[in-house]
Amino acid sequence: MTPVTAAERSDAARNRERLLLAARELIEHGGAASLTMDRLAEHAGVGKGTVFRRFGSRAGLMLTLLNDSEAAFQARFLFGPPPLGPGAAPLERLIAFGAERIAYVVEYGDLVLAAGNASRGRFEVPAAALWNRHVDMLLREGGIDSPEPGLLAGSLNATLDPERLLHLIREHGVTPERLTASWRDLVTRIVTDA
Amino acid sequence: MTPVTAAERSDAARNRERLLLAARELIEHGGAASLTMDRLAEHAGVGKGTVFRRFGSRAGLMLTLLNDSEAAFQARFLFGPPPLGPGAAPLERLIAFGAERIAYVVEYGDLVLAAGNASRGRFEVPAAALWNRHVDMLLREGGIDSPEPGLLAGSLNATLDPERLLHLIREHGVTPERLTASWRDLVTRIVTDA
DNA sequence: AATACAACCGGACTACGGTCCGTTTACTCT
DNA sequence: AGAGTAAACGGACCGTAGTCCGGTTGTATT
Repeated sequence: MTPVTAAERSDAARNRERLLLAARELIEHGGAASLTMDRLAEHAGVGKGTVFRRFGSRAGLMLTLLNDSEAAFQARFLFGPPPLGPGAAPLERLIAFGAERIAYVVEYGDLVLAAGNASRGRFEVPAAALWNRHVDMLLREGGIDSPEPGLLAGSLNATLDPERLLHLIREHGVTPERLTASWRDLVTRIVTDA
Repeated sequence: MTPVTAAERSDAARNRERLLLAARELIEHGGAASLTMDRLAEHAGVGKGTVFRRFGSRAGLMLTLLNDSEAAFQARFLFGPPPLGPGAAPLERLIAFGAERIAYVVEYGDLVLAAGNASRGRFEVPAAALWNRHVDMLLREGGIDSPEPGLLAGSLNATLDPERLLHLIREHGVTPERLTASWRDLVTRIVTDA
């Protein structure tokens, strides 16, 4: 039976697996920064053109690598147990959301950074739009009286920018705990206002 | 009379002037994106090495180009007339600060963007530290009761990230006025809380 | 004026991300 | 099985930021 969308050719599938495997190996070995597209191609035993056709760009590759954990994160705040998932009060969910994002950034640091350096900005990423809608929804549920909750949600998310968070942690010795506390402080002020 | 710090050699001074002039010309002609270090060197009639010794990096060059307007901005919020400068209520000054930053980003868009892509992040910039201290001070003056006003100030400044603002304006058609209103909304909620 | 030296100069060189296009290969249809 | 075709392949090629080092030049000293 022929699929509606053309099936992936077998050599393409094989090369994709090879590339992902090689990428994880290289990153495990020398960190995300050491992964260059040339090295990846060579290590995977494919041509460079193949790498770019598969992933579009270096950032696209990183995004693919993060896909699983990102999907898991999304599932947790969309469908998971409270306080992150539905069931808890909006403010509680907001606090948990930030705390989880911070933990996520800490865990996948370099990868997230490399994924952020996309050619066309780090705001086009579908995930970013989802986070915005989520925070937006929580704000509305929290009953805030803002002219533009969408923009406010975007501002709050900007606060969690990975590059900024990692900079504070790595260069200024700020602990993730303090960042989480600061996030709690921020969103609490906003939601408990009106 | 010999200066305390070694004086700049005359050829160095002459080349710096040439480079800044050439850079402004190139930008005027084709926008900041069209300014490559090779073209700049050629257009200024100097070697490429000279460009990098002078400015360190492309971002450093952009920073130098922005230096005057940045200094003017700083002077305005440090010493200028209210509501941006001293004399107005902290909340008023905070609102004005964001509004001016947004206007600044709109005016110097491409340049600010290019300056932000510094090798070691866009947070090391001395100006950023100054903005943080300024917002921090205004928050304290506003009498907020936060465990870490410094981190809160950093979060607020993250909200004004040029890349984000320009993305909203250029790709999503958000007007600077709406951004300003959103900033006012945000800081008002934070300051009028406690 | 000659000398010495530190600073500066220039452009060849490297590493990297990304593109292009002629060639090869897996699937499909008869 | 054999032919036809669209897709995938690979690596030469390009533009760019940034580095390096042998040669040059301005400046202070005597």
